[in-house]
Amino acid sequence: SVQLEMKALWDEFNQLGTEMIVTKAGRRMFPTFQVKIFGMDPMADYMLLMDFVPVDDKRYRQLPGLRLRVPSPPGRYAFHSSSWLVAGKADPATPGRVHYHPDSPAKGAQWMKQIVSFDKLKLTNNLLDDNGHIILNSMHRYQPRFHVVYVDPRKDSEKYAEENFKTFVFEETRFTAVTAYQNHRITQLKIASNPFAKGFRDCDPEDWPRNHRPGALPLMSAFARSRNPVSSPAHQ
Amino acid sequence: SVQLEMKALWDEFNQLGTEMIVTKAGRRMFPTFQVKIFGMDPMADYMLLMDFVPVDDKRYRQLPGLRLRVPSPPGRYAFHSSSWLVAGKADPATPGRVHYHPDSPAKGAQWMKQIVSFDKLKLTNNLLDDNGHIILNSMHRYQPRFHVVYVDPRKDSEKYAEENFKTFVFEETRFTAVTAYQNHRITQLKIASNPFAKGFRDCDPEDWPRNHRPGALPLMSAFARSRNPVSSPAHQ
DNA sequence: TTCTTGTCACCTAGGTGTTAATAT
DNA sequence: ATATTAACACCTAGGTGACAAGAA
Repeated sequence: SVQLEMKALWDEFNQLGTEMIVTKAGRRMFPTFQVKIFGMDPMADYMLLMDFVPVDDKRYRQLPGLRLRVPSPPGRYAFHSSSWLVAGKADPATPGRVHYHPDSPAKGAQWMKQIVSFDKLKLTNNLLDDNGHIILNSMHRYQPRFHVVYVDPRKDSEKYAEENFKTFVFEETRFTAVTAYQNHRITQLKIASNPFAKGFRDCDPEDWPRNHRPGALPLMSAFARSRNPVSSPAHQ
Repeated sequence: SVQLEMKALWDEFNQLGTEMIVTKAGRRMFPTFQVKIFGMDPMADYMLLMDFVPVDDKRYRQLPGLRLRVPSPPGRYAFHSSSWLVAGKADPATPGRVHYHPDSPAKGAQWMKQIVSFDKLKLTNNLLDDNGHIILNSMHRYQPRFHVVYVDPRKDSEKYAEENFKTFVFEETRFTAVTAYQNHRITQLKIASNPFAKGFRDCDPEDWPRNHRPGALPLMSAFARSRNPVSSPAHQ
C-alpha cells in the first residue's frame, strides 16, 4: 500500500484548483509527489515510475471579462480570475512519457525505509523535448499516477506482467498545466509554501510555518493545522 | 579494466605532494576520484566501493625553521614549507570504513555508460563520526583503493567471494590527510583548478583553463596541456 | 485578447580556502 | 610551536515567480 506525503498541502492546492507550470526547459512540480510505501518484499527488486493521464478531453481557458486587477504593492497586479471555462476539445495527445524514479531498480527494503520523492521529475510543453521530461499540453488537466513494478526473476516474466504491476492514483494531486499562473490564490499558496519562492513573501519570514497560528492565514489553514500531515490511502 | 579520469590533474597534484582536507563534518576530495569502466557483463549486477589504506606506518610533521612568510596581497601569508618530516610511528589505525558508490548495486551496462564519480565521498578526522564518512588520521598518508564486486546470483555466492572481487589502485591518487594545507603550492593548485574555490583566484577568471597558454602558469602545465586528459591504467 | 517565452532578482543548498581563536 | 576548530565571504548549481516582450 502507498500513502501520499504532504496530503494536507495537496488538499489545500486541490481545493483552489492546482496549477503546475510547464516550460520549455522543464519545471519541477510543487508540491513534489512523495509517497511512503508499505508491504513490499524487502529482498525483491522493484521499479517505481509515474505517468500523467488527461482527466478529460477538454481544453480550458480563463474566464474573460471579470478579471481582477489588484495592485497590492505598487506595480504588482493580479490579472487573473479563479474560474475556468471549457474552450473546446483537447489538443492532440502529447507523447505518453513515463518517469522512472532514478533509484530504480532497488530492493523493497530500500524503497520502504524512507519517503520516496519524485523531485527530479520535470514537466515541459515542448513536444520535441529530448531531456526525457514529461510532455503535457498547457491548459489541459492531468492526473498523476504512480506505478510499482515487481521485477520478476523468472525467465518468462513477460507472461506475468499483469500481476507484477500495481497502480496508485491520488485524486488530490490533479492539476491544470499552465505556462503562467491563472489563479492568483494558487500563486500566493505556492509563494507561501515553496522554500524556493521565499523571495516573494512579504509577511514576516519567521512567522510561517513554524509559529503560524491556525486561521491567521486562510490560504494555509489545513496545511498549517496539521504539523505531521496525515497521509491518504490511494484510490484503487 | 578501469581508467582514472583527470589523470593529468592528479599527476600535477601528486608531483607536489597531494593534500586532502579532513574536517569534523566531512570534506569532499579534490580532485574527485572518477573512473571509466570497461569489460563488465552488461546484464550483471555490481557493487562499486572505495576504501583508504595507510601508505606507511608513519606520522608526519611540517619542517620547522625554514618556513616561508610570503606576503603577496597585503595581509596574506604563506606559513608553510613544502617539506615533510617523519614525526614518529603512526597513530592507532582509524575504523577501516568503506564507501559504497550510492548507485550500487547496478547493472554493468549502467556503470559503463558514463563516468563513475565518487563525489559524495567525504573524509573526516572525527573518530566518532556517524555520518558514514571515511575516517582518517590527520598528518598520515593514504592510498585510495577502488573495488568492484560482482553480485553473484548463486545461492552459495559466499564461496566465490575471492573471484567476484577486483581491486584497482592508482598510485597518483595518494595524499596526506591534513586539517589545514601545509604546502602553499597545493593550495594554489586547488584554487586554480577547483570551481568552488574560484573566489580566491586573482588572475583573470576567463583566462583559465579555457584560454590558458601552455607554460604560462607553471603550476598547471601538465593539466593544461592535455585538454582531453588521458586516463591511466590501474596498477594491478 | 489570450497565451507563451526569455530574462531577471532572489532564494535554497552546499562546496571553497581564509582567518582568528583555541587546543595540545 | 604546531595542529585543530568554527565562523565567514565567496563561489557553484539550480529552483522560484515577476515582468516585459513576443506570438497566436
